[in-house]
Amino acid sequence: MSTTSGAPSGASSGAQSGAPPAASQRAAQKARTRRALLDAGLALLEHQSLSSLGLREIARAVGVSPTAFYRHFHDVADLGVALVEESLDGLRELIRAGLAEYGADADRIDHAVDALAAHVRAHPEHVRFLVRERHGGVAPVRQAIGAQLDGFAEEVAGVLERDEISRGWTRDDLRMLGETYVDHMVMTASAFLEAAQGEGPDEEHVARTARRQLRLISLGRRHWMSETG
Amino acid sequence: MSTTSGAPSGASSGAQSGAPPAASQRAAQKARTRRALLDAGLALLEHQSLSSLGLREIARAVGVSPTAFYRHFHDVADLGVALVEESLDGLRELIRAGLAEYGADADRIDHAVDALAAHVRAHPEHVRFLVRERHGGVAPVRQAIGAQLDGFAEEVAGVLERDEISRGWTRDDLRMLGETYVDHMVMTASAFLEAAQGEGPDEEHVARTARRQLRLISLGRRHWMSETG
DNA sequence: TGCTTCGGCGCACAACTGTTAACTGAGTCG
DNA sequence: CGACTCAGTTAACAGTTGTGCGCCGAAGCA
Repeated sequence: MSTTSGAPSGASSGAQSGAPPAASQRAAQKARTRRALLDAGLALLEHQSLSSLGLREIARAVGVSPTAFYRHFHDVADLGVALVEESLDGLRELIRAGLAEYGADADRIDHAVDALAAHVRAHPEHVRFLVRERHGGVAPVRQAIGAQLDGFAEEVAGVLERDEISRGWTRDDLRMLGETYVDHMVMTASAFLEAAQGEGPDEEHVARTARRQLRLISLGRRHWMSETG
Repeated sequence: MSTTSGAPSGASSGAQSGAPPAASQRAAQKARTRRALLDAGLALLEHQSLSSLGLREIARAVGVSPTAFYRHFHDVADLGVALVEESLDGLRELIRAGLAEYGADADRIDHAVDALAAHVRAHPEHVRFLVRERHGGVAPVRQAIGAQLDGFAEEVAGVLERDEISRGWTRDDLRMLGETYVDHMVMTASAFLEAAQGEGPDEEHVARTARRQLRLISLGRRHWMSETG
């Protein structure tokens, strides 16, 4: 209901386990085309933004007729929000795995920055899409990304709460700190991306700057109460 | 050469003083049309991004024939970079005026955030344009904004250098701090913008968060050397 | 005065866009 | 097996786009 018109309403075998295991071989083909559309769209978004991406353009890249597009998405914007979920799944995993340690110590900072750099290197198109459309011209996509990043901030705040340093912090202050970290992550991811394609400074410089910025924030975090309480 | 084809090569009266004072009355009309194109373009960019903005669309909004557009700009992208200069002039002024005090003390932080909020309230379209196209699909515009923001960071670093707290700071570290401030300014401006149009939290909440984030950075700044030296 | 400059216009062109409609044929199910 | 579902097709529609060509007429200049 949220993404496509005719969701693959599980008819035959009880498709309950996580990923689509086999499905009806018909739905499998449908899923394949859908994937192709998503991939083609993402690829085409390297040199333009979503609001200029045409329905026919995507269909042509996949090798299907324009009308076939409607079997999967109402809009190009609809395809966009589907890409949001997909693109952020990777980052969410990265946050949950290595960002419980996105806290204070130098080693953890180093590890977090490296993990982010690796992620950007592995999925450049996804990161580019998120950064570009976060403030882009398509409202639904923009709001979807915003909401997800908001969730990230909340999640990070929750993790930070379980830290000894956070003793006495307001829930509100923790939330503020979480937003700071998330914003910094996005900015850094964008910088890594630019580095990867020759624009701006090289990757090592970006990593250096990111590390020092995180150290700066950590320092402020450690001395927060002394001036506020 | 940088922006338009036929620059108004000063023929008649010595038009040397800053702004266009009178010009040849012909060039005046040309300038008026040019302004109209820029304004119309900026207005149209509220609900889309530059890479989807059409040449005819702008001309139609102004009430001019499409071919007239070429007398002023080669491309829509060309108009875009012109908008960059214009949009950033306002911010540059704001930085030089009130951001020499974008430093440490609570009063200065309050003032800086208020000034930024006022600027966003006064020029929403400019801010929206910058935030949206900073990572947008049009390379020349993206790079122009990036370069200008880079200049801002350098400038801020220069101001911070003249601060007593910065005694012993590496030039590199100051640059890092300047980038942090500029990034934060952009993020905050974007948040103010969203607040102004109903998306996201209200303006006062954004201001509160921004102030606390700046205080956090200031704290980290004050204790920087103790862990690094 | 007459000549030149040039911002803006109308027109035409080929290419492209989103969307509708009726149709095909392989996969699915009772 | 026969009925049905439905992902994908072709054809056509009314608009739209960027761009080139030749023209006009007011402003500028000698």
